[in-house]
Amino acid sequence: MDTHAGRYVTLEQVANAAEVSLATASRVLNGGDRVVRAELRDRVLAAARKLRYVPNAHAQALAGGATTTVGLVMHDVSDPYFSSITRGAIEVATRGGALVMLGSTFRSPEREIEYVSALRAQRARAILLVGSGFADPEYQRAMRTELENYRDAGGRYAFVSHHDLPGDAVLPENRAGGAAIARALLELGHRRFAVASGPRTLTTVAHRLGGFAAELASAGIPESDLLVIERDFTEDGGYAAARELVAAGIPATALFCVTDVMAIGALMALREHGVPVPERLSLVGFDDIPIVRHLSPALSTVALDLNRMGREAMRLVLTDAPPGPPRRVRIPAELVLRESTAAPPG
Amino acid sequence: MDTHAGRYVTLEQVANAAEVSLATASRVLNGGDRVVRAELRDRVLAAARKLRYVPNAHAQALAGGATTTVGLVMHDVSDPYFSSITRGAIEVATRGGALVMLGSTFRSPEREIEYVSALRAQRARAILLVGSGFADPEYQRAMRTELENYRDAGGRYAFVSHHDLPGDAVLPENRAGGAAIARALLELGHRRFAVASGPRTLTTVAHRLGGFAAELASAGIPESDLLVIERDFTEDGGYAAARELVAAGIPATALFCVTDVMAIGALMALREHGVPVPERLSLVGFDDIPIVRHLSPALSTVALDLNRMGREAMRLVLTDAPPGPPRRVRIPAELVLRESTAAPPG
DNA sequence: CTGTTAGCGCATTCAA
DNA sequence: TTGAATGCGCTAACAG
Repeated sequence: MDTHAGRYVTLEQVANAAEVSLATASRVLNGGDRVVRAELRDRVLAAARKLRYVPNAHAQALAGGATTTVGLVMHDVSDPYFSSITRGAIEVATRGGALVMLGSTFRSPEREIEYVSALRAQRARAILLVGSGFADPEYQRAMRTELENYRDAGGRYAFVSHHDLPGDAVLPENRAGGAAIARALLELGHRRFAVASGPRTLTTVAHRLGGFAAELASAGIPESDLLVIERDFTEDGGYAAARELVAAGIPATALFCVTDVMAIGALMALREHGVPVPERLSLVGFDDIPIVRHLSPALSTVALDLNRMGREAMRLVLTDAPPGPPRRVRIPAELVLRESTAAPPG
Repeated sequence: MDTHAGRYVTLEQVANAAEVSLATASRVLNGGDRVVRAELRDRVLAAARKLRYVPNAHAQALAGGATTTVGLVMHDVSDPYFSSITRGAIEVATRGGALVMLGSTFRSPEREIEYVSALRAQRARAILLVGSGFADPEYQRAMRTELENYRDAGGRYAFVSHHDLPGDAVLPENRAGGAAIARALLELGHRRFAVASGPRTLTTVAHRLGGFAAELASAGIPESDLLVIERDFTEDGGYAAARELVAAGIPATALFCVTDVMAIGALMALREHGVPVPERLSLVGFDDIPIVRHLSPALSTVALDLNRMGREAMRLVLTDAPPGPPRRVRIPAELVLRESTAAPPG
């Protein structure tokens, strides 16, 4: 497939029609505030409009002009967590005159690296890596060199969530959020806990779970007493985890799901098995994606300003980096107690 | 901001390192299955790897090579309706080796046209316009010429949902879906209906509402008896519509919301005002976005295979167009009765 | 203020 | 099979 480039109207054609030089046409059409006499300017503008001229972004990029694309790489656009972040990112990108290229990796490390490479080929002005990275050392190494190359060539990038890689980042307070949940549950009187977890190799999972367990430990409940059920980081994973919990006779009075999406799956399984929430089992999620307030019972969770995360990340990357260590923008995690939590039965 | 192009490794550098000509390096690296002796081929490959060569997509495009970006323009990525479609589209784009550029217009006609123009500047291989167009004649005219220019230059485009513009399209059976809802409600015994509608200038709204009203009419209920409350095409819009319905004393036993997202807002308002669903008022949505089955009461709605819509649209546009009239892919609308509908009170 | 010119990195003729 | 040369459309010196 070709670019069918020849059939587009070129600057040169516009210049000819306006009877000015190529350079002049360039100045008025794509040159920002370059100085051109009003008369010529009008002629060029008229010709461009008449011919429906659209600049060739590739030629502009190649000739050393601006590149206006920024890349966004994430696990799954259709996950509300990511789509909310994406929305924020697009908002500020648009305001900054940038176009967003979106990659959905469906949690494949290879695909993530491929996307970064493709974005590099596009000479994207910046890349946002959204969602936690993978613990796999092979991935770490590959991604690190990919990003180093990109940065060495002048590209800017930032992370949303932890990546164990150097670079600016927007970091939700996962650990504190996990701890806050533990504290709230303890205060309600809970003593036996279960966790529906994603793969612990994901840093996000590790941090949320870590904060939760640490807080319990400091209240005298050892990590060994904690029933951690590890499943996919998805709604189905939450469903499976809850089923397993039920199968085990529900040896807990509270279930912490490391994401709202998992909590939704868990809630479905619990409902199917007739387990009353919160009467028999308190349920807590994490993220506060838009819909969970509409569930019933409305889900208790830890709120993250997802939109803001996207905005901040895009800002980080569209803005000049000050010298010094990588910048980090902390996103506060705020506990929101709704209907799915209560005192333990009995 | 510049492309920092000079700092990228170029094909020429690879060729020099491999001690072959530029042309040969091009052939092995980006030339598909061009014939090159194994020895030279290996030398080039080794040099490229060593130098971490990444082709410059802009240069490739400019030189007449392939353009691998496809554009996706929609109202709002964070709306589950669109993000589900997006996911499907990205899936097949990725399989086809294409990169997706995403534009979120937030329902601004101007922005939609700007995006198409930007995509044209990018020489995007194809453009998908997702979500219904605007009735505004000024917009229609502008978009039509924008698309004509794009197509004349060899670009391909398709619509998801109606646009009143010529071109291939993936069309959900909105009218039939609306009619199916009316039929089901009539069968349950309902006779007094309200609709929470988005702007009727949106063709999607017009069709869903039209199918609904026509079916009622053929059952002897004139359109003038139908209470249509027109608000934003959003959750807030649904909320506002339901509040108004409550303020009016709920002169109906069934409420049809033209989208699930609006139904979610409506449900929230009804809950706040203590209106039992479905006992006092039956509620029906449209789309079957993933979450509505988790609401309580679980929402009755019309299911559309959103993912498939995205996939089909991308396929339409990545595939060679057969001669003849525009292609249309019909997406069946299937009524799903869940808990939010019941016989009218009394 | 305006026009001329030289590349940007690559695919592709055309010769060899 | 390989190499040398041309041009894609545009921007950025540079000269006028």
